Amino acid sequence: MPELPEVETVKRTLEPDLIEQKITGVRVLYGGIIKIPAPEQFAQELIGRIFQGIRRRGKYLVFSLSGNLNLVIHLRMTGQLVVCENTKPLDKHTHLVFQLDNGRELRFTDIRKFGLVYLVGEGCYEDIGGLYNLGPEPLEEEFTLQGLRESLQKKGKTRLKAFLLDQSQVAGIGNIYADEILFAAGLHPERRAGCLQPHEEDRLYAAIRSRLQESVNLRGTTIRDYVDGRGEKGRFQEKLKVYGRGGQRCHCGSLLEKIIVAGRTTVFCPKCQV
DNA sequence: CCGTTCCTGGAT
DNA sequence: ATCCAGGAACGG
Repeated sequence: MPELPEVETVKRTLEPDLIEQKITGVRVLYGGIIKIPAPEQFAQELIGRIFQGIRRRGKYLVFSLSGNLNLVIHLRMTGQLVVCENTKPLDKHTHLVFQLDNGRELRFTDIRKFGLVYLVGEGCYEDIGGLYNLGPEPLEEEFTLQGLRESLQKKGKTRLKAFLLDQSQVAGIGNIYADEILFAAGLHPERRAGCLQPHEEDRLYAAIRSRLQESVNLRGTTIRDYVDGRGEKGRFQEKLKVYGRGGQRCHCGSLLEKIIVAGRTTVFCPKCQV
């Protein structure tokens, strides 16, 4: 599931292959993922535009195109964005193809068709609620310990797991990193956000930054579908301590427990996380 | 605020 | 044959 480290890796791997490239054609094989504008309008708006830059905000990728247009893509669970030669056979679940003038293509592939694609004016994100209401970037300076403390207080009785998954509080954390962060911080996923001791808030802040940064360094986590912009898998899955390990032993010897919190599968160590 | 919905393939 | 995974949008 592409979360911040995976989307960041996709961004970095797409950049050298896309910047300065012109879009010569667009094929819409499944328009259901295009939210803005109407799918028929989508291709026409893009023809002739040049990729000028790629930014990541939370789990969103924002492609700057010539003429003050932004292509915004969210990969959700199984989305992939890969640049390849236009001679390569299409995958069964490829929904969008952006043809480039160098004989290559940017392809959007998504088994579950949950991905979200938008085309909006530069900086005009009001119509993309999830992007417009994003919290601070946890690996940037704007994410401060003081800011996290205030967010935790504001959310009061929300459970820590739900807090970390709330994109309007901290951007980019999904189910994998929420569990790994809480384990690294030694905090039980059902604790209430507003009830942490100051030293526990410190640990949560440090764990958010370190877990996400280490995964970025290892190019993300590949559980099943995730690959970067060149089709390569990540390596952070080898570092997972709790996600997907329910019933197995923690390094402390206790059995990792699997429960549902905020409607999501959650794995934690009852001894290490209190 | 919380539950449901979208969708497919892999696991059971 | 049935169940489950899960981010964000949407409905209640």
